[in-house]
Amino acid sequence: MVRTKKASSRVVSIEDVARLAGVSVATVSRVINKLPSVKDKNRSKVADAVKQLDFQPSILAQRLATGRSNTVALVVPRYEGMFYSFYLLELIRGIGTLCEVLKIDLLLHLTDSSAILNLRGASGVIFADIIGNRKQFDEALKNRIPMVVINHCIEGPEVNYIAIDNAKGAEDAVQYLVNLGHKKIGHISGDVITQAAMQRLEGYKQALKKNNIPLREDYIIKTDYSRGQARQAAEALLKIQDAPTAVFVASDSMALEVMAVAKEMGRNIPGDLSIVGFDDNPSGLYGPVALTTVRQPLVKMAQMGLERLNSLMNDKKNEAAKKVVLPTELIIRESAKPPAAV
Amino acid sequence: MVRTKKASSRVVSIEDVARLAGVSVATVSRVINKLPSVKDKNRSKVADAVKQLDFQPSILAQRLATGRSNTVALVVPRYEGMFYSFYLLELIRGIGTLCEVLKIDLLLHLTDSSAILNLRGASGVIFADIIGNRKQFDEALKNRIPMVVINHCIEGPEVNYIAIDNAKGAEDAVQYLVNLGHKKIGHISGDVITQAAMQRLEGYKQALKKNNIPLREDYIIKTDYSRGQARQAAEALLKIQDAPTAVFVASDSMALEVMAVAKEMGRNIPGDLSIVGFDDNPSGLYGPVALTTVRQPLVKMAQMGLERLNSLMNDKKNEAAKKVVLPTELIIRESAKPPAAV
DNA sequence: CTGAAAGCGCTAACAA
DNA sequence: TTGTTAGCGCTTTCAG
Repeated sequence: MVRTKKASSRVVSIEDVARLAGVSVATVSRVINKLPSVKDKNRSKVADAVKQLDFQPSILAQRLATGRSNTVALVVPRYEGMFYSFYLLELIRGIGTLCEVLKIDLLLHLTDSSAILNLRGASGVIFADIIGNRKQFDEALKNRIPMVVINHCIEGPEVNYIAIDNAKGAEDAVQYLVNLGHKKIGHISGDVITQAAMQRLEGYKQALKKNNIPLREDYIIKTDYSRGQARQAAEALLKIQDAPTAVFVASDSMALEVMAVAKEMGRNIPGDLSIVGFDDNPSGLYGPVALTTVRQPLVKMAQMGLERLNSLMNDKKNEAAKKVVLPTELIIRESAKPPAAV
Repeated sequence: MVRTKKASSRVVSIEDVARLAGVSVATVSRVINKLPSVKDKNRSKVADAVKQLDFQPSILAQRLATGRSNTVALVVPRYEGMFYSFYLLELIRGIGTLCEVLKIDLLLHLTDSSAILNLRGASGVIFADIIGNRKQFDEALKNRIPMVVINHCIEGPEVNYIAIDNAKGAEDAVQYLVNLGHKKIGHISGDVITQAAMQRLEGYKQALKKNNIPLREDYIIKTDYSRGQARQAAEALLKIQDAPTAVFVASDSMALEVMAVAKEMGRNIPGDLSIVGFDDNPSGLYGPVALTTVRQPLVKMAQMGLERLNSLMNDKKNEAAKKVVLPTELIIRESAKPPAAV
């Protein structure tokens, strides 16, 4: 039997509008899609009917009919460090804000590596880093879903990414300390499962090398980006007999913790210990000693990623993949000065 | 003319699977939906075909056909304070994690008040607070979309909410300070456009009243939850001739800033100034003086909200709205002690 | 400029 | 158990 439409509890459909307006559904469709080829007379009849019935087109049906979903999925690896800070929220803020402007639906996936996500609902995917999301990444690649990776450089001719020049940023920071006269420079690194942390570490090493400063393993301490581990790292670093006179810290929130620890241990900032962070987190501004840091354009990166994805989704042109690396900027404030004369 | 299916560039559909497996589409549908009434023989034939073609059902079509979208929208007001902290990330973490478990798609909307969101794509909505989202809220209510509000208590028989007992939490905190012997207790409040901040302020006043401690307006400073304003507030408070010996601060991140300012101004914590925060932000643990604070169950609130919404979406039962207020817990650590003897 | 009708890919009656 | 087929609500030819 024909499935009778239960008149009750049914949402108004395009057909209802057509009937009330006295036109065909095709015309209604044309009006709601703003196609030019509709007589003003009809256009306004439809508009009235729409208003009267408070009609809202079914997004689902539109998507099925057009084959375009206008939805992008933001895939975020769910590892602890992700939640410590600034980074994720900035990303979400950047992408989320732009999505509203572009009328794109934003689907958020916090995945662990094992999750299988059916990406067929989305017309594009943004991977926020791809730690542990390699499988999902390969899947998207295989299915040729438009895709952009953020904050992670990846080989391959088909992969679009927008990343940040962490190595250069780190190198600049350390070079700045060297220029100030420091020779004993430590590094508190982030979680090296992230490429960003790895690259900052490399940048640090690179800068030392260029300046012929020997690398001391005991001057390098790896953390998970948490303030807890930053505290331990700072304590360890400052307890060294021949402690560093400066330290480059992989994130501002950790840098602030280091600053706190140093003060507790009786060190002056920047007199006894110079500190340079990374992020340009506004929190760094408020302390008694404003934090010198490396600004990375997180929101910009996120938004460029989305823009790139959007054009991938809309222009069928099969352009070559774009690989963008954004520059950082050293923000000089108060927490790094020349070392005390020996 | 019949639109011919372009054999090329088409994704495999249920029909392809049916053909290859030698069964009807209905049977394939039954298999992918795990209905019991399929012979093992056929089930495995279908399974093979699915594997061979790498078939993934179109979520869009499923949703259109069933009328269930299995998507919830999380609507977040886009005002600055929202991004300062802990709160939003915890919410997203809670909801996002549970969504993955429940196989629910999470749609994120960062809206400002003017945005019109077409909620017909989602089968349910969670409002994370409703500052400035009143319009969207009314819209959802009118359209009878299953809805839950988080962190904001609202009148009305149809509104489900999960909130936190901010007033009681604040009162407990202040009562604790009173019990320690403090009489001069200040309050640095959050952004009073949020109900939460408002209620904490009320709780503070209530506690003073109960203890017959006169209210001093100059002991109360309102902020936007940012560390910058917390700093100014702390400075102002400590400059008062007859400065408070204790202060209740509306968020931990602000409390940490207050602690820093106090130290800079030569005050001992908790000797000269006792501090109680709000949030139980892990950052509060790491300083030299662990922060006494009020723990609020953010993740739990988020997840209860989603669970409630989920049952609203699935059980057609028209139960009465649930209004839940979760208790807080005072976490006693090191930053509040009896005042120095006068 | 408009309308009829064939899809989009799936689900769920209903009949067999 | 299975297959047939009418929808789900919209878009988009194609013919008029």
